[in-house]
Amino acid sequence: MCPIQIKMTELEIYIASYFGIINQNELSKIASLFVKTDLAKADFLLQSGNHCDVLGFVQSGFLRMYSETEDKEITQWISTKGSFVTDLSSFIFGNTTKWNIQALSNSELYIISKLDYENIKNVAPKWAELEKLFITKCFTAMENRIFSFLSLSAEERYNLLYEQNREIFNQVPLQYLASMLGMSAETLSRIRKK
Amino acid sequence: MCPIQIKMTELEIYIASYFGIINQNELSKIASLFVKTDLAKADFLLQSGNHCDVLGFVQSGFLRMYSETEDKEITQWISTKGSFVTDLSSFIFGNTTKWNIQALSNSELYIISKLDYENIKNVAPKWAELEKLFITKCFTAMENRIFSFLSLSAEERYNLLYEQNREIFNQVPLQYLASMLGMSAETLSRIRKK
DNA sequence: ATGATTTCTTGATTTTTGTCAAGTGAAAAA
DNA sequence: TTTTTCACTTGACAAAAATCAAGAAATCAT
Repeated sequence: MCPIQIKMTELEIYIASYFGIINQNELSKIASLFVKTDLAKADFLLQSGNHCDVLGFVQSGFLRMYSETEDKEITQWISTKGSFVTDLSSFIFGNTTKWNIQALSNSELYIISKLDYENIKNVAPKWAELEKLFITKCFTAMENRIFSFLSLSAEERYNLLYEQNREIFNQVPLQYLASMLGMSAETLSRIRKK
Repeated sequence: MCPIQIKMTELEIYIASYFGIINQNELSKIASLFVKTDLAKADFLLQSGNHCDVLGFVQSGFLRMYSETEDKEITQWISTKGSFVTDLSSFIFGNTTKWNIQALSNSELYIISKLDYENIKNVAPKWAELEKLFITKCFTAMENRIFSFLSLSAEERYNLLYEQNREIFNQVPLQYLASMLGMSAETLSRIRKK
């Protein structure tokens, strides 16, 4: 039991858990660079063709990252409470994006502009190292996801996502989850029936 | 036309192209931390259950990164001349790996130990930033690969890989390419016949 | 509440891909 | 060279998943 109670905002808690140990002072400074932003259902955080100049943290709600191809719309990911959301490539390299990021429900975000983001390293000396670990985690998540496409059937991928991310199955249209899993909406519906 | 001829080793050229602009002095120092290593066909750079404590640069040859599951062997990637090879997650976080990295042919590598790697930031002040860009590029490559699984048929994925990586189709057993593309060897054979 | 829209399910069918098995050809080892 | 192993192809069939179409259920807007 810790005799000194340290009060952290949810954002601070998540930054700490994502990026590893940071002292409370730096943590507060970093968190203060984020700005509370509300998105209404169907609002866009990012639209294709633009540059992604924000990093968002999801306090509540669901956001869908998707891209439109000639014949269909591809959902890459659904971001949920407690996760960061951005187009990392566009955010870091400043290139235009093919992704749209749209709120599926009214959502509360904390966002930081690219400009303020680049200031973090000035308030937290260890930032460069933590950032590297963070991006490496993102890489590993992608690598594992590729492994799931190489090694698992549609049904097994469904089960894995369901284990890891149960909350989205109630609150997100299944057609989007199907796309994200690389299967048709009908196939997902049939798998789910079991 | 540049009047002063700067002689760079192939390794230096690739480091520069991967990591961006570095001055020649730093570049030489970084390159000198790599050690030339020859692998015979079937030698392992990494075996599952171990920690990946090296980053390799492929000067020549082919290396296969794969993992064994209960029922089958999954090839994640084939590394070719001019690319880096490691298990990034294990290399950065020090966790044990599920991957094997094995030479498919006699191969020449330049490798750097984790210890020496961590020294790079001392010889090149800008390293932290370059490393971040490098890892972000790796992330983006994975993200694009996921997109290919979500949006393309087996035949389209084959065509894409063939465009981007033609040399491996002559020199690597097709069964491995099939696995890497998420299809059976027979399906790849049939697609290729066309 | 009512109607309109969106989402989901289900069945019938087609397409794609996987599996199994046999056979051919090429490469490596003896 | 001969043998053995490995890689690749091919056909027949099975399984998985996609597509199309219709209808049911849920949600949204008025």
